[in-house]
Amino acid sequence: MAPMSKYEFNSIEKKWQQYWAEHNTFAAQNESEKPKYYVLDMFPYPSGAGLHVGHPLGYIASDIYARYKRHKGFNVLHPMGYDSFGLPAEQYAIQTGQHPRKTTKENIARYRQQLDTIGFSFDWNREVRTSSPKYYRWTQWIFMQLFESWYDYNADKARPISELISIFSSEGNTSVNAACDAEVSDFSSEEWNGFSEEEKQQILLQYRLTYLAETEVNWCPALGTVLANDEIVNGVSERGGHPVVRKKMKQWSMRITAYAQRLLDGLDKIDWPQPLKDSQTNWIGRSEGASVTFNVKDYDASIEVFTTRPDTIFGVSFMTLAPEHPLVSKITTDAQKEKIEAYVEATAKRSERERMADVKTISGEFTGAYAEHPFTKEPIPIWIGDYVLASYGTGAVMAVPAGDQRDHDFARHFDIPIPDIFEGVDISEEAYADKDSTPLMNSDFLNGLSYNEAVNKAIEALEQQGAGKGKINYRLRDAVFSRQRYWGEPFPVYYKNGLPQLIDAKHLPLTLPEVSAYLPTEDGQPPLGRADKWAWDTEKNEVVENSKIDDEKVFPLELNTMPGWAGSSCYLFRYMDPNNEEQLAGEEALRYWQNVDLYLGGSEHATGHLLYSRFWTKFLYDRKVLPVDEPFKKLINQGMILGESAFVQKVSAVVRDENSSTEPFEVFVSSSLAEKANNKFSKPGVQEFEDAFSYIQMNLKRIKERKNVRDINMNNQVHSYSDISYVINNNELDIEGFKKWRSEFSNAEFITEKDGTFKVTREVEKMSKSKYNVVNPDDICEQYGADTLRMYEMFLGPIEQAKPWNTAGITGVHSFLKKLWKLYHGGENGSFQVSDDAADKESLKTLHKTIKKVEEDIENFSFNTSVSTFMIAVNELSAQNCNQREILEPLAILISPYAPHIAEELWEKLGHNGSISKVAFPKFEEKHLVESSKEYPISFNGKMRFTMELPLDMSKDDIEAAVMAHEKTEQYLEGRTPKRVIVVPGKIVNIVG
RNA sequence: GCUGAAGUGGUGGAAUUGGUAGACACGUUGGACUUAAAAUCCAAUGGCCAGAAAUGGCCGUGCGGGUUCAAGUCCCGCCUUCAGUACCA
Repeated sequence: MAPMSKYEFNSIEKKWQQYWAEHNTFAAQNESEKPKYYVLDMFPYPSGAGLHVGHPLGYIASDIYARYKRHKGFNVLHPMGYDSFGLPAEQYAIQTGQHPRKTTKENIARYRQQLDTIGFSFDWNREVRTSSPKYYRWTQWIFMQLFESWYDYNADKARPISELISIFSSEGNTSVNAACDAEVSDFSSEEWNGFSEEEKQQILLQYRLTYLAETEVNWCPALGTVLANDEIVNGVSERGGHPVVRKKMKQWSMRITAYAQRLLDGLDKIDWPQPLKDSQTNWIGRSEGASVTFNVKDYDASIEVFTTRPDTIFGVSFMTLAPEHPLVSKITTDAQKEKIEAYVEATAKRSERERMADVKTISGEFTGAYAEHPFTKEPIPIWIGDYVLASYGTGAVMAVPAGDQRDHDFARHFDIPIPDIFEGVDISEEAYADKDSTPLMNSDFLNGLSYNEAVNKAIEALEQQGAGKGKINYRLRDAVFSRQRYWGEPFPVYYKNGLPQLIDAKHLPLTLPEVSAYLPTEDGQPPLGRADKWAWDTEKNEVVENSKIDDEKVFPLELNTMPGWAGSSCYLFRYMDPNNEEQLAGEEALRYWQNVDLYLGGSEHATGHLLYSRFWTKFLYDRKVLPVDEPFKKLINQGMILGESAFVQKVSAVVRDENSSTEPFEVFVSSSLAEKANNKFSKPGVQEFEDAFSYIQMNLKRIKERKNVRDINMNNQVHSYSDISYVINNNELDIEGFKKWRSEFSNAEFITEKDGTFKVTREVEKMSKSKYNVVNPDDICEQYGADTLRMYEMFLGPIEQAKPWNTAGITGVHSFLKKLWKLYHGGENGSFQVSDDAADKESLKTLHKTIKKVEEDIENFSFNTSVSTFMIAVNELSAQNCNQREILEPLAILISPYAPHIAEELWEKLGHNGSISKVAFPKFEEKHLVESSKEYPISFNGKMRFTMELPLDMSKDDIEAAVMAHEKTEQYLEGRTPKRVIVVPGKIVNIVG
């Protein structure tokens, strides 16, 4: 019996995955005649749950693009790695006592196996793991570079700290225009040289790009760590949703604010989605205005405010300080002290979240103190109020009730005068905040001026008085860089007399010590405080036991670790030269690969990873480590794939079961009945649930089973494949199955529909283990093959769009691949058969149409439409009985980025050695498309249409003649003379009379 | 509130950027093959109307206007949804 040739995806895929691994097919060369192209995915955090079908979406898209670029003659770098430091492994370690290193390693192994199953063309020789000392050595090294640098605004770049020291010793700091802490005071070179070494270090710390400072940080008590601003969402922690409070702590920070303007400017140079650019722009939050200084009357102090409306300075009728403002306690008069203290205390108690939720209530308190207006010298009452945020600007505002709604509300609430400063505007009810040409009045030298004129003139006058100057303010804050955690990069820092010192770079990496437990210590130290061997011996240059600390040669090491974004900020450069022991990456590799040409990942990193990564890249560019100042040239956000969850509705009131004294008796209602009952809720008497009738949604489980299926096509072989079944069948709950699964509800009552069924409710939400809506790619690969999974994920819709996963449609893509296979297997019993005859015109047309469309689609990242294009092509070629090599060879190449395994197999059967991935992309030839590409916009009445084939090279006159000669023309024109004839590319002719 | 994106059949989504709206796929219906099922193949499938049929007509891309020979696409005004962000002075 002749061997049956069926599309056996499982063995084909295994075979080629093995081939690629053995032959290192996708290894990128650091030296090449070819142009380079760098395609990168955001590397995953290897979680214990493994990959679900949503994760590979972006990887598949980038893999298609990478494979396409290889066909197009590029030397493609397409690496993958793991962002393997982080919270979940640590939480798991706390619960189980297992070392995070172990779980991380296991999770990575599982991820790798899952990734391999899908057939990605990653260059695994270049794998990077952030938790590997070989890698984090360079994270530590970059930290040290930041520590050893300061930001010079005059040169607008980072410079070595040694250059700052020499400036200080020759000129002092008065000529220095640097990014530094606010409270730096002026000193001369003589003073500098007279400072002790310790004093010098203290001062330098205020200039370093990473610095240790006592700052207000976001402390999350539940997680036991501080969080950066981007790790807080709606006042609670992004991870876990725990409350966050403000707390003063000594922490490492990154002076990212020095780069605010350059981070903003750089956005113009990169090809990123507009929403993502917008959120970075908003996050940086540049606003132009002026800083104005108000002297406090009868007290030696001044209040600096930032305002975007210096033009309204004559409308100031009070000032408001944030309750946390340091001056509050100093300037408050004795008479007001009690009230002010009570108010400050009350606001401190409220969490950030409460304050944000409650924006309607106006509250505040008068301090009893007055400031002096810089021009009129009038006294201005100083208030405190929680609508002023300590963390923005200077934590103080000059209140102009006429021009700002919040000031207006505050003034009305506390009966503070509202000076009228806009001509012809009624401000009795609300403030007038428009920046337009409305002339000012009651404003002395600004009278009659419009916004634009007045702003400039006001700033000029303020500068003359020395009471203020034009200023650009940014919302962006310096990023807190310490985390009180175990599973992260240790800082290469030890402390001498409380001052941080770097260990020498040549002794890196400083590896994470072993600890007895992964929790903070009893006295509130981070977990590294539990390490017995965590001190630095400056003579031996190695880590030694804590007991040897003598504060002369042996010093304590930093106990904090770096945050999650440390490792991900520069990993892209490490891929270029991952085994370099001397440098982050060799200069030649950096010069050759430059930066990432295409980056794929989710938009959730907009203000985190993507901003920090740009910051570090710019910094390393300044310090001449990198030849580029942007990490990612083009970025595409892939949308999330959502899962479809099923719910049952449970009545929340627990009714006692009369017959059982222990078990509560629970009632479930089907969704349609629930709706009915819900509608009747207002009327009492809905059966037994009169009060407290509401529902708790419960996610339903999918049960994975293996089924043995007799397959007649496969010679009655018994196949076993995994099948996903549910406690749900077609939206109907299997009540017995459900009771079995959740035994706690075994005696629950189910109120069913009239026909005895129990309908579930459906909802689309994020895939998550706890929601039982996760679809595992392994199952799909086993049942349909990786090529089907790859094509189906692309077919689901545009790459940027969020979309629910629906396994139902997958058969369409799968049967397409079977049809493709058949195209090459038209022989007896489905044996391989292609002919060497010349292809016919129709087939050539189909082929070239497909080449053109697929190439366009890939270039536009519209992968979903090219799957359709392939389907059409294969349908057409089947109908044409096409089996010519001339067609089938290029077709295999075309499809290989999408379905690489089947393409390799066909390529081999076509008699080629070596991987299809090395072959050039087929060239499109227009001559094969018999269609006019010319368009003659003559006219069209919308109804007269007929179709005729027109050769490509026809002249305008010929086309017109042909159209006029067509039998239908006369009929359409009904005796009228045509004004114009339109020939659309294709074959539609429109005529108008 | 502000910023951004988007509204097309029963469903996911196409539409060469102003030129046959609904490609392709799912689903549904009917048919072929089969003892049967699976698999496979074929046909129909936006709505309404006329016709035995081939076919023909009208309506149709969230709503209301406008530009144009021609609008899903461009302009003006609304409505809705999603995403991000928010006492930012």
